[in-house]
Amino acid sequence: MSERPQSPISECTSRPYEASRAMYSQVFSQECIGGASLQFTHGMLQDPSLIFNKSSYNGIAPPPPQTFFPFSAVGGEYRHSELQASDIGQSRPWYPFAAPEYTGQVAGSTTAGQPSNLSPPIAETREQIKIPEIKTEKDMNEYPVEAKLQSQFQPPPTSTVTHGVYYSTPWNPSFWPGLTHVAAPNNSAPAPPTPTASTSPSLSPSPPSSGYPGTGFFMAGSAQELTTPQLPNSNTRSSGSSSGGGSDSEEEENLSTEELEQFAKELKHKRITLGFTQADVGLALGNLYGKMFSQTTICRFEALQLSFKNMCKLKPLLQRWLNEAETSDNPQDMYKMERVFVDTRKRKRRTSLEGTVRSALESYFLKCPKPNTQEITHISDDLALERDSQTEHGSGILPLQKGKRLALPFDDECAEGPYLEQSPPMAHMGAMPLLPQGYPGHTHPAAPTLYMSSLHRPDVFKQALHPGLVVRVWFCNRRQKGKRLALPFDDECAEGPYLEQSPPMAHMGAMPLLPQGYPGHTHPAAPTLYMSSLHRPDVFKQALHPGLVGHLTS
DNA sequence: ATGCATGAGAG
DNA sequence: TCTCATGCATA
Repeated sequence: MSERPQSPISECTSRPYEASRAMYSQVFSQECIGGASLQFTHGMLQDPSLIFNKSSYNGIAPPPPQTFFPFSAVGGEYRHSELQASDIGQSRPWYPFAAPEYTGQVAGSTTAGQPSNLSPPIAETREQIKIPEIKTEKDMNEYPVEAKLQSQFQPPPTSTVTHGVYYSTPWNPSFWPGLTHVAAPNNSAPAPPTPTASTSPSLSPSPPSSGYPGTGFFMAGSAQELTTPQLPNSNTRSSGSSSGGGSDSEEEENLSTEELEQFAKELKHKRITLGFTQADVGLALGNLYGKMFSQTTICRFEALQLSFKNMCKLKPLLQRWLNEAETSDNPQDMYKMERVFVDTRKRKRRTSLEGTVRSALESYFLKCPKPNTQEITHISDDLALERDSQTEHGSGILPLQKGKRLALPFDDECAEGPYLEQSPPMAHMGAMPLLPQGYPGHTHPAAPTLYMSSLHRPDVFKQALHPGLVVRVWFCNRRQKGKRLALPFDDECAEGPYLEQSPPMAHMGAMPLLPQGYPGHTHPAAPTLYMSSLHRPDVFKQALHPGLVGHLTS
């Protein structure tokens, strides 16, 4: 709370670089688009064209630290080190609590019950595996942990739990009959693959056949090692056929955006051809390398929605999986595994923010992408989000309505700020326009409806203790999202046209783009970029439909 | 496919 | 407290 200056606005001002991140990408964000929430009627963002039009607006403020899959080369500082050390293998303890929990999406039916062959080639595992119980979580006030329990789960010692035992028995052969097969990554990336493994013997993601204890599997330390080491050498970049194994670790650094894009397409295409779902792939990685990934991650990888660094990190693993899948006689059987792990940790129920609230948040974001604690509090208060937790009690979903003064979100502090000088914050931001229905005066006409979790839960309490939590998280995610969309492809961006010093939005805080996602060698010293990849058709397309980029067939 | 959330690590 | 990686839950 204290880091930042008290005055929000001023602060924002002072942090111009960050300020504008949002717009660019955000504009495209779903919410905005669909909800028409963002209409810049006046003020800096009024004209959308500005945003989309490169000529008019160059300022997509790039994300400072890490670029999210900037497909282009914006050079920047990329943290290679991290890359290598990436935690691909890094396994984090999931839920500290021992209770086994079923984690949703990933395909995960119980092993036992599921024949390896069950899934038809292209069938979506998720459907198959979906467990009714999981659903419970949604509605209830409390987490039905039990519901999610997996029989297999082995409760680790409490103390140990922390270390991360994710899956109950990932490597248990019994679960995957076919694993043996898997075990030997074979061909393309035969034993050697694990090459690096040498480094991490213990961790090596050896196949289940190896009989790894579930726990061993996730040693954090090991995970790291896994990262690169494990990667088979497949220089797949060769592309088309990813079949080779390549030296990943090193390659990671050298991967070009084109290669990644190509690979992403290839992956998706082949994955589909082979009949695997994204969830299957994620699970398979767990089996093969000890590091499982969710459908979400695989999806984002295919859609190139991860940071460049992250893409590079995952690529080798996926490459290897692809090789395996392709060479396997019955890939489906082999890889269709279920996620058997437990995670008991309780997670706060997802808050559902009403459209108007989102719009308002968006407006705030445009104003100040990085509100300080106070600002967050204000926003939270203004939007009535702070009460999330407070109001709700075991009842489960409880729509909160609060008609609150909208005025002066940051006024106190921001009044003098660049943005808010004369008009109320929201007005300033064009809140009115953003809200189709408009906010009457200072009140929030449409009180945000929140569906929150019950307080009786610990996690909920946390929120109660931190009123601005929802808002803060929203901003964090917003920034992250902004980064993701900001630099889709940037071939051109690197040095060129986009570089500017004072982007139009500067006053709003256009941020210098410091792509960390780009391989340093490529763009060693990346100048500060203010770019908006959006002006490009392709980029735009991606922004709107990230998946399209890699879209092959889907 | 993506919104909201968690948690490690860094500053 | 932020960033970043990641994932649950949901649209």
